Amino acid sequence: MSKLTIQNIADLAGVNKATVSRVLNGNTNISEKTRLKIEKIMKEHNYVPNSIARGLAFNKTFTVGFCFDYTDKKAFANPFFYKVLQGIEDVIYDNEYLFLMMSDHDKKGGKSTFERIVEEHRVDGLLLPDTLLNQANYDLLMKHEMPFVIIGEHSLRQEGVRWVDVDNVQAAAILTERLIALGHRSIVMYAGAAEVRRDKFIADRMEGYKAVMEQRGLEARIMEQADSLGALKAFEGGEAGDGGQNPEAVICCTHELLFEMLDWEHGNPMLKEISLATFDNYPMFRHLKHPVHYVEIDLEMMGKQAAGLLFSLINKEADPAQSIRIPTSIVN
Amino acid sequence: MSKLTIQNIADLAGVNKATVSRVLNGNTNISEKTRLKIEKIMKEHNYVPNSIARGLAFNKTFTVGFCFDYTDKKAFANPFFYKVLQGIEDVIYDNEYLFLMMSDHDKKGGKSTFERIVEEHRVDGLLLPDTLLNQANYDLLMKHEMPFVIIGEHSLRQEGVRWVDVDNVQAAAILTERLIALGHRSIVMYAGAAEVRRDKFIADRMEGYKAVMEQRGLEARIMEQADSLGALKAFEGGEAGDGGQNPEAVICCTHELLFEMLDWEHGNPMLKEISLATFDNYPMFRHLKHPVHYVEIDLEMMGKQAAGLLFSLINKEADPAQSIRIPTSIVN
DNA sequence: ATTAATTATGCAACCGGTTGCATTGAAGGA
DNA sequence: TCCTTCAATGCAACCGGTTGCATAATTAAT
Repeated sequence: MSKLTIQNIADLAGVNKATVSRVLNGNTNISEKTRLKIEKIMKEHNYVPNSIARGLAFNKTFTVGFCFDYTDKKAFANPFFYKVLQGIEDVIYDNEYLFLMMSDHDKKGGKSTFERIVEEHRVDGLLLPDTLLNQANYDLLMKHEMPFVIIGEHSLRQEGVRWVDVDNVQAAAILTERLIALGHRSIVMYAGAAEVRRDKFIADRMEGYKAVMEQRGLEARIMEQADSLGALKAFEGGEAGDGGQNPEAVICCTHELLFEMLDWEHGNPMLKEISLATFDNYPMFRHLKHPVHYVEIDLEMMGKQAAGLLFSLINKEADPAQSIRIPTSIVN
Repeated sequence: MSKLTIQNIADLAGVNKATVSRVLNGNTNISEKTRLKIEKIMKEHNYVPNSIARGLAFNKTFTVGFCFDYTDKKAFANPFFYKVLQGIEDVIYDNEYLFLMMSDHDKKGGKSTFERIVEEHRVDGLLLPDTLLNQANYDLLMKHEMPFVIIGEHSLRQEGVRWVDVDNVQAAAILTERLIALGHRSIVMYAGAAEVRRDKFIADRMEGYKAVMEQRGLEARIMEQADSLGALKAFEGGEAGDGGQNPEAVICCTHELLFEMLDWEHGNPMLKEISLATFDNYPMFRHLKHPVHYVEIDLEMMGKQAAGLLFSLINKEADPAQSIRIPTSIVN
């Protein structure tokens, strides 16, 4: 009973299945009478065309994918990430597409999920975090002419690489301005270990911070110790601040670094005198022992923009946007 | 170049495409020689069969879906939820399936996402939160013979309804035992507003709490005010505790309720003397102004069990498990 | 060496839609 | 009235696979 095909409908209406197909796709060369009859029958029998067959004929899947690193701490392990997904999902729904989500399990013997998705043409377009776009994946995407948009700025400036990201330079600048407005002059940035600082978004935050400090005639100081424990130790000794003094404020580049600070605070009550600031907005910040300043990053907007850009690529719109930068605003 | 079909491979190997298909599907009736030749050619040309065409022929999608309420605070808005998804994803990957995720946008004019997924047969099986299984959706699933598993215990005890959930009775019991072991005797449960308390998991937590209290000869007291503000007010006045006294510990049924408590704390420093406990483990708990006791809920396991159960339904295994309850353990 | 049994492969239909082209039928023009 | 034009519909091929059945090729048995 649930296996109604287009042929069944055609038989019931006494027409050829091609005619039914034309009704389904809004073809205009159909007489009013026939169309109404077919529509009535379809409705009566609650007919829904098989999406697989449709996909085969159209050579499309009407599905957009999101593939992320299985181990990517920035994606799912990030408690804010669902907001990006919400934004993506909204746009996908408006376009009457579906959302296929997967993590890129590495190939144990076979193909990786990423390879399978692209090679099997399981989606019409792909969203992926910057961490996932290496040269091999890029080549695969291009070979299969698969439209894609990167979530997070990518340093690979090759043809066809489009990304959507927060304006981290601006965010850091806003945050620094805010701390200055609060009367602070000795402001330090805690950027984490060396390998972390190679990330583009960290570099951008450092840049934004430095620019404002310089412009205001203040000394920019970035904690550059090899590992974070070392950083905290130096901080404890006063080396990170002005002339051996503790700084008045510390900007933590990630919430993990902020938590390190807070952990460390347990044994160093004097830290309570220092203003802390960071770039994410946990709803729980206001319950922290230590008040935190932060900028609001509109992740939902980021998802929306990324999905919107992807659709303009899928639909081969005349003039698709290039990469997009989302502005931020101060909240607290 | 990237549009290699089975026919191309057959031509290159000088065989019929049926033979290639048999090699693809591991059919044994193929001579060693022919198989090796075809496999070599497939590898050389990096041929990957079109999954859509395959799906049409098999009448399968090799995809499992997860559909959740768009507005469901318990799903995506829940910062723990990604762990469930991780668990699901792992099992799906092991089964060489794909994971289709969507929120159930309500029908504006057309069908809801849920209806589309089921009617178009876009997935071979569906996972969904208990909130999404109303009678209409149940009927639709049964009509289309779509296997499904509910995430979260469902009160609808109809045929074919299987769910996976945490053992909330046990979790509350463990938590209560813990507080008693800490020396507390006056322990109150904060269960939130009436409409919240109608949720099965809240009722279970109340039950587990009551059982232990009774068993230990202690008085179980549940804050039952119509709204949470009222509850806090009464609490403030001492009504919720023993004989007008403040309780020694409060078990908050959700993290939202815990946050309400913490918010309220600002104006009521005496709350600091009271132990707080709840059922979720934010990694950030340890940074809270107020220490919190909690049980560890293995959400990843929950996702794994749910997906595993779904696959045994999809594969029509002889004796699929009924609903599954995941045990919990105390952490702090 | 001949026939029977078995294995390997080809043929063609099928999954459920879409679409270019041919055909029918009705309306318009001379 | 006959011919042209165009809208409405049918026919059949196609999308890229799978599979039952028939046939060819090989092996085993007599």
